[in-house]
Amino acid sequence: MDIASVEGLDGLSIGGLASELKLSKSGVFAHFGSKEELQLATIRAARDVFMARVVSPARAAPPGLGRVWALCEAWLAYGAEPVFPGGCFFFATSAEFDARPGRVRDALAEANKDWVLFGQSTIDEARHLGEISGEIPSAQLWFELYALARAANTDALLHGDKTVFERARTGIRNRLQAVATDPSALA
Amino acid sequence: MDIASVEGLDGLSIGGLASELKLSKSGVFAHFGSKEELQLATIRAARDVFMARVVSPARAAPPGLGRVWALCEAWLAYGAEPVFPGGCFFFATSAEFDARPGRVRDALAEANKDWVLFGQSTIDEARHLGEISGEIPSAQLWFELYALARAANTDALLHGDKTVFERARTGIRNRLQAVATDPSALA
DNA sequence: CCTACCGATCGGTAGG
DNA sequence: CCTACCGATCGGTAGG
Repeated sequence: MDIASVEGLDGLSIGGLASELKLSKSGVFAHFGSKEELQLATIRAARDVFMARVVSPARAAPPGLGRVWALCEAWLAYGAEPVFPGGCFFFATSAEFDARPGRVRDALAEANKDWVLFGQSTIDEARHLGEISGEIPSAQLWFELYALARAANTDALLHGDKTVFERARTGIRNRLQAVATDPSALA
Repeated sequence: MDIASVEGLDGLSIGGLASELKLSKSGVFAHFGSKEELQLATIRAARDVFMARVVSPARAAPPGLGRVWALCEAWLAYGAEPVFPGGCFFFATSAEFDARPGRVRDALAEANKDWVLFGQSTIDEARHLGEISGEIPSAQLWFELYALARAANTDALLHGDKTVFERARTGIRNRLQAVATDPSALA
């Protein structure tokens, strides 16, 4: 996961992995069966990390606007920490494979879909609890919030400037306050 | 540029390029001198395309909120068309190199910086013309607008769904109307 | 611009 | 899990 976040899932070579693990190349190869299976296994492992670092902390917060906010905060912390040396694993690898059809892209697309649906569901909860007013669709609002978080990830890496995470946080807070029935809840 | 937008600047190989151009590998090599120089030349060429497709059309619009809007529209059209088969050239290659120090990353960071400063300058113009109210810094507002456009680029490619560009357009329009002194100007 | 070549590395296989 | 090997491809060079 660390290698792939920096060098990409194609840059993750079986031989390179073997020498880092002090195993033979064919020994590592036998564990996966093909490079594509290694890539898919890496994606599965990264989903587990993402669940533990981002989704689970947000689920610990009570449903409502606070959980939406907790989810965004957890994502920003995950991007800024950084959990992976190349920033968000899914950002790096999705940009690599988004125009290359195959099982790797399909796995990344499915992971992204699950994430987006979870984000939307936290917004739906907040709406049903009466904490969000206005007619903006949950899909639209989540797209906007997640867009700000992702933008901070690249900008921070490309310019070596972590302050952009604060910029994303500001944008997300402003956006949520604009739709909140009680804006002071996010102050 | 087309190859790099899909396979990345590392996936752009001298031998592959030679066979596509029906030249010898060393013939292509001699034109650039190194793979890194090929990558840098590709970035320079992509900057020219980006200028012609995105920046120049926006400059044709009169300064003010209309130019900010025209710039966002031009970017969305550039991403959706698509000008490159792998979506925005700079999105794909910046995600590839953002965690890999060197001249390639430096060139991409500089291109991004120029782009961000130009975007901010269109917002400054609109503010000085009295078309933007409120105290939001230009850097913050441009970060938010550009974040929405970039998010649409990946989502469209990853899920083969171009409707996300409309989602980005909606988000950008809403954001600009929220700060416009005359919101009807963007209706 | 070319042919011919270099050492290194790639994913993958044979056989144990 | 290993050694030893395969053909293909990589960036780059020698020499013209």
